This record gives sequence, structure tokens and C-alpha cells, in this order.
Amino acid sequence: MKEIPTRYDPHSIEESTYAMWLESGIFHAEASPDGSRYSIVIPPPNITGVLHMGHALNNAIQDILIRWKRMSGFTTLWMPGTDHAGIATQNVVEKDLARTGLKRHDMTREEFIGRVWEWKQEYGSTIIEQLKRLGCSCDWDRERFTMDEGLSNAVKEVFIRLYREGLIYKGNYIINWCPRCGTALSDEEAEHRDLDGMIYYIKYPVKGSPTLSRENEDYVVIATTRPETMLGDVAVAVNPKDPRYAGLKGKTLELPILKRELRIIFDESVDPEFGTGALKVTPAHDPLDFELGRRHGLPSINVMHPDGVINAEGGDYEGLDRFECREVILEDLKSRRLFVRAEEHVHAVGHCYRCHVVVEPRLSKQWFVRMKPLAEDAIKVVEDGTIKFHPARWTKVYLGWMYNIRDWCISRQIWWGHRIPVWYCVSCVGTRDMRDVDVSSPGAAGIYVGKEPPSGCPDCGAGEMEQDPDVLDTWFSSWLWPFSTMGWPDDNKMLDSFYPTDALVTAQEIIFFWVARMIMAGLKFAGDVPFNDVYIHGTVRDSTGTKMSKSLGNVIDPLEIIREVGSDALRFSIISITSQGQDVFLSRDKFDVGRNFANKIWNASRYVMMTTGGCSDNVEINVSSLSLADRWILHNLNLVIEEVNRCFENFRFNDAASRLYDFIWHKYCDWYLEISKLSGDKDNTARVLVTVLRKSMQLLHPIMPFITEAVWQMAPESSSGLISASEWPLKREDWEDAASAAKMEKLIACITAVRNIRAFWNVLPGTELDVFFDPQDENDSSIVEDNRVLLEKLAHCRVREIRKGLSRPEKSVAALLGNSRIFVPLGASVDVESEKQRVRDKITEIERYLEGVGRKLSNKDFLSKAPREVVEKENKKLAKFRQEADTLRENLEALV
RNA sequence: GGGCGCAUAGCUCAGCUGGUUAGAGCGCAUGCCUCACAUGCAUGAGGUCGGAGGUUCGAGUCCCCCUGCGCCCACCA
Repeated sequence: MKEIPTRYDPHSIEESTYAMWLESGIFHAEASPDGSRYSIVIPPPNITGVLHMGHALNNAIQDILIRWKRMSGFTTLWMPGTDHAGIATQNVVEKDLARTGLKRHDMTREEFIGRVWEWKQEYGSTIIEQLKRLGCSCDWDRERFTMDEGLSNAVKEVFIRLYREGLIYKGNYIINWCPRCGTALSDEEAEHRDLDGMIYYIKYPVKGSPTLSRENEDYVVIATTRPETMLGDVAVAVNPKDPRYAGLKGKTLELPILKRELRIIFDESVDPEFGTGALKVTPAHDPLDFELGRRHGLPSINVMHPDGVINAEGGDYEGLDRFECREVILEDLKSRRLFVRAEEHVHAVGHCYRCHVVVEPRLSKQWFVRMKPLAEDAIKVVEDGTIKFHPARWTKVYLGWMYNIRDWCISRQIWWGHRIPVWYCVSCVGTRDMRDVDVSSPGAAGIYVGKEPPSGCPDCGAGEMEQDPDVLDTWFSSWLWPFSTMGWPDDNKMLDSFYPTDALVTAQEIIFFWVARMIMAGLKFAGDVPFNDVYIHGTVRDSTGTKMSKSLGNVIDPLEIIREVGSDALRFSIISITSQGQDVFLSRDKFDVGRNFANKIWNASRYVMMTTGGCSDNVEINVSSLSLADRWILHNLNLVIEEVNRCFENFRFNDAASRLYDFIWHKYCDWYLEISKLSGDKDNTARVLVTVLRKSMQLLHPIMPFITEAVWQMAPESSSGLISASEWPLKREDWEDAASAAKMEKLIACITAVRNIRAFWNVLPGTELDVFFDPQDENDSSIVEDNRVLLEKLAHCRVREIRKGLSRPEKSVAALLGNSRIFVPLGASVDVESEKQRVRDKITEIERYLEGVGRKLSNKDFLSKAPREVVEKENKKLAKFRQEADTLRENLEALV
């Protein structure tokens, strides 16, 4: 027998257990195209990240699936990794540099990238190490990073293929621009938040009008939320049907301050109801205005530098920050009496999802992916059920986005990332501003697209080629993750074995960023869907419902929780409070459940090992010689095995957790363990104790891997292997024994009834009660007779007589067990008067039920339409209530 | 402006295809340091399921409307 510590110490156990797993190599999956296999890919956390509760939940779920499938005999692959998080990482490293007084542009691009790699080397695997603390059984031999050679190669391959197919293009459009990060963002990366802003009404004078006296004759009032963009105004648009502005035909306006002449354009898209019905048109700073400008042949005037500071187009305002400029312009307008009024106005404003600065719509040349053609198949596979979302409601969200998909801006004006594999010939394109090169015109010369730098210009033969300075959106590598991590396009051995993967487990906020795009890329490049099931779990929020985030300071650090209660307790707790895709409201005390449960398991296991000497569970149990309690617990074990399997299959992890909790704690520990102490057949009892414990540990292992492994290792024959590599328990026909289980339930009810009487009548704890049992039939009679000792010990009583129809003893109270009755004489120890009312109340309550059931049973429709078993149940219920009420009345009489 | 989710014991939440006296954890009450566990044991008191209507023999569970909270999407300046 091994020495088992009295106190459960999660830390040392978890640490040594994980080391043992790593050493055993069970997490590693060899590629083999044959046999049943199960694979999932981790949603790669980014290298700047630290483990938060969302990760903990996400990875706990994945680990459950993988461990369950591994034990079920599948070859399992769980491929871990990280993504390079272009903008986020660059921001972090720049901040780091700033501490030494350096800026990114103080060094060369190569030097800076070198710094980022250094940073990655040092800090980039923090989160990976934390996943190990959580117990994740990833195949660490196959860890991937989006900037690895293989993945980078896949990125280039995909870019080139899409470019050649015309699905990637470069164009001049309004994109979301983050002035702080200095880069374009995709639509998804601009988070829209409602802000309480202002809308300003401003007079634009009609050119040539001497005064500002008459509205719509001498001046027009426009409404805007961003007055600073008026510096880029080139027109004012009104609806052609708007009578207020009909008289303005043929006239022009004068832009205040800058005195620029503005055309008045008439366009159906202008809503006469909004503001004044007159819209200032700023094609370089607003997507709608950009379209208007195109339709009406207007120029675009960009008035801002990339960092949001007004440029030379802004005249006197040059050098002002955009928001500063807004205030100054408003002041100037007021002093010129051109300011009409300001109103409070709530509107959605885009924010950079990395730095939360207000995004500026900005006209610029960027690379885009044409998404419509890619979306077609991605729509089909979800509509036809090849890919299923769990819960199903996300299907609609996904499809809605797919139907209205817009082109994806993939170029970023940063340094850290996959550089766009396009080179330009300096002499052919005639500029050194490579970002500005127009590649869209057919047959444009001096453009080379390929994986490696060209030796010279393919068109003019000259040597000087310069690469496009931009890098690709990080998601342009993430969307390839399921197959790029498996060697695509060069080595397809892994793909053959493990692609498509089976399940993707992720959070709701990442459906568009990642899930949808992976489906498109998988179909386009790997020839199949990347996974079949998408399980969307809830968002982890704090107890007030706010999303947990570091900046809000409302996080509960999973690592701290692990330090306090252990990883198993963390996992069990968070799993058991997360029902199917519902958001999780977390508070510290939630983790007590897991901590207490782990403690309970530890102590029960310790006890079992101590009393059984860790007897072998390899010895077959001879079912025919088992006691009632043995049969009952084995029968229940069968039930749990079935249910846990069903729960895991349907992504109902919380149900599995609570089912196991109930079985282990309330059935095994509370009843079976206690009964085992009274057993006369030590051999059989020991076998059942150990068997049920070990099977329970196996069932629980996917949720609480560490403690279950530790318990498994307590047994002397643990040399047979790891629980992680053990065979998943199956239901056993020879353990099926519903009849015995029902008998045991009756005995339990009997014990509970006597205990209840003791507590209800305030019998002193030391008092041994006398029990008289009036059984309804042979069956009940034998249950009590055969298990007399259990009843006496567990209810602290003495069974005096078992006889059908025995007469009620003097001064006794009764309890019911179906139609059997238990009498307990209480003698003088009962305070009769004070208990009468309680009995009367109980009778009233039961009579109310009786009334309801009676009404139901006299309803003809019910009798004719309800299924027979339901009617039978109701009849039984009626009989039971009647009996109970009668017995209570008897009790009451006895009291009187 | 669309779409979605949630409102069930004091608190936090389960409740799958409508059918036993609606469950759990925490908290609370009473009694126990019983030789695995006080991170424990035993017993118990608490909800008629946000509001109105409908379908049905029967609804927390399906349909409609209303109220409150939350989230997502959307180029109304």
C-alpha cells in the first residue's frame, strides 16, 4: 500500500501528475489514415495573452472532449498553438521600447522585427504554460505558431492563389483606420459602441448671397456629428424630392472658413427626415459620402495625417488633432454666427478592437479579398447540416453574416506579420511609394507576385524590385489554421489522418473573425469543411453581468484560483455552472463547489484504500453473492455511465458534472460507503467499493483529470497504467438489477423516515428508538427483515416487530412507506401540544393535493385522452395521498 | 432599425422531445467534532415558474402580446 497524504494538496498532485503524463507520451498522436480518430484544433490564443477565465472554460471543454474520446479508444489529436497577433504584439513591443526611450521608427524594420521575435521568445509561451497548468492534454510535440515557416508558406500560397484567381485585389476605398495603431482594420475589427455624442447644425452660405437672413435662400443648414471633417467637404447633398431645397438648383454654396466652393448635388439616398435633409459630402472621410462622390464625379480631399492630425488641406487648422480641431472649428463657427445649435445625439462609433481609440473612416489604398464567391460553399455546408452549430441558434447568426458578407480588408500598415508577397519594379511603376502602386489595371507592368523575392523585374528586366510594405491581417493566417497546422500544402500526411477535424469549441465573439472564415478557407483550399460541429460556449462575465476584461479590472484570475483550490476544482466548478452556451456569471465563491468536491473525493478514496488495502478491481465480482446495497450501487453506476456518455455526446457538460457529483457524493459516499462499514461480507464489499470508485474516477476524469489520476494511482495495481489511457467504462448487463435497486430505494426511504421522525419530534440524539413495521406485502417485509441491521445502525433504532397488520403501539407516531407503515412509540418524550398544529397543516396541504388529483381523475377527457400510464400514475398518486392523510390523522388522534 | 438571449426558491442557476407533490449549489433553521471528510454528517423550512391571453384532457416546457434586463448586427450624416 502506498502512503496516502491525509490532506488533499492539489498543487503537488497536479504538478507531479502532469509531469507523469508528459513522460508517458499519451498526448501524442501519430498520424495514421486508418482507424477511428478524433481531432480538434485549439483556438490559438495570441502570444501577448495570459490565461483568463474564457480560456479556462474554452480549454476545459476541449480537454473534456479529447480525454473522453481518447479513453473511448479513438486516436486523438488536439493541436495547440498561438497566433502572432500582429497589432497587439507590435503594440506591446513598442510600449516596451518606449520605456527605453525608443520608437519603432528609430530602427529599421528588420531590427524591429528582431526585437519582436526576442520578445516572443521570452514571453510568447506564457499562455501555453498556463494551459498545461489547467491540465490540457494537447499534443505538445505538434505546437504551432502562425509565423512558423510552414504556416507562413501556407499564407503565401493562399495569397498567391487568390490573387491569380482575381479574388484578391488592391483598391482605393474608405476603410476603418486606427490613428493610434496607424493601420487599416477590417470591418470586424472596428467595434461599434453607442456613444452619447452631439450633432451640430451649421450654416453653409449660398455663394453670392450678401446676408445670412433667409434659410434655404441665403444659407443651408447641415447637420453633422464630426464637424472637423468639413475641411474635406466638396459638396452638399439633398434629396431631389425635397421641396425645401428645390430653389437651390444651379446655385453653389461656400464652405465656411475655407471658402471652398461646394456643389449642391441631388441624390435619392439622402433622407429628408434626418437632420435638416441637407448632407455635407466628405468623400475621403465617410463611406456613404464616398459613394455619393463617385456617383457625382466629386474629388476626395483627405484632410488628416495617418495619426489623426489635420494636414495641409486643413489650412489654418493644420497640426491640430482631430478632436481638438473639432472644438476649435465649432468656436470659429460660433464667432462667425454660422453655428446654429447642438443637440444630444446617440450614435454608434467604431473603436479599434486592440487599442479602443475611435476609428476614423479613411480613404486609402488597401488589399481586399473578394468574399462573395468564397461564401457560397460556406453557406451551403451549414444550410445542409454538414456543419452544425451548438446551440443551433448560432446558425442564423452565421448565415446572416454570410449572406451579407463584404470584402475583407487584409492589409495592415504595421511591421509584425506576414508581409504581402508582392514586389514592384521601381522603374516600371514609376514611384517609390509602393503602397500607392495601382495593381488593378489590367496588364500593369512591374508587378511580381510570388513566394520568394524575384531576381529582377519580369517586365523590364531591371533589378530594383521593392516589396509591398504592408503585412497581412493576423486572421489571414488564422483562417487557414485547421489545415496549415497539418502541413498543407506540402505534406498532407497529417491532413489525411486528421482532417477534417471533429469539433471546434469557441466563444461567440469569434464566429465572424474566425469560424466563418475557417469554413471558407477549408472548403476552398483543403477541399472539405474544417470541422463538423461548432460548439459555442458562453461568455464569462462577472457577477454583475459585465464581460470580464483586464482593462475593467473585474477579472478573476484562473491561475489564482488554481493556486487557491487547484485546477480540478476550477474546472469542475466552471463546467458545472455553464449550461449549453449560456453566459457564465462568475464570482469567487462559485469555486467552493469544486474545492469541496475534490476534498470529498480525496477523503472517500483514502478511506476506501485504507479499508480495502487497495484490493484489486481486476477480480471479477460474483454478482450472485452480492448484497442489496452492492446491487443497488452497481445498477446506479450503470445508469451514470450511460448518462455521462449521452451528456458528452450532446455537449451537455454541466449535466454530466452534476450527475457525477450526485452519484459520487450522495449515492456512493453518503449511502454505499456508510453501509459498507456495516457489511459482513468484507471481500465482496471491498471489491465493489474499489470497482465503483475506480469506474467513477474514470467517468469523472475528463472533467477533473488530476485528482482522478491520483486516486487511480493509489491502488497497488496502478502499475497497470494511467487512468488517462484506461478504457472508458461501459455499461455491464450483469450489473443491471432494477428490482434490487428499487428495494434499496425503499430501504433508504425507510431509514430516512425513522431519522425524520427523530428530527421532527426532537428526540434526543442518544435515544434509541423502537420501530414496529407493518409491511404491505412479503416484499416490504423481507426488505426490512433482511436488512434489519442496516436500518438499526443507520437510523439508530431497534426493530421490535415486523408483522402484517400489527396493532399500533401506544403513544406511537407513524411514517409511510407506500402502504407499509412504520410505528415509532415516543412515549413521554414528545411535546405533544406543540406538534399538533404541524400535523394539521400537513394534513391540509395533502388534502389540497388530493383535491387536485381527484378533479383530474374525474375529468372524462383526461381519462380518454391521456396515455394509460399517466392515468395509472395519477391513480397511484391519489391512493398514496389518501393513505398519507389517513395516517397523519391517526397520528393526530394519537396525540390527542 | 433588425436579430438573439434571459426573467423559476433569500442568492446563483438547472429543468432535453408538454404528463410523478418543479430540482441543485450556496445561504438559512435544528441537532451532531459518529474512528474518510466540519472543505463534514443528519433532518428541515423556502418557489406555482415576470405580466396578460391562447392551444391542449394537461404548460415552467408550445403560440401571440406586454414589461424589465443583457448581447449581437446595421454607412441614417
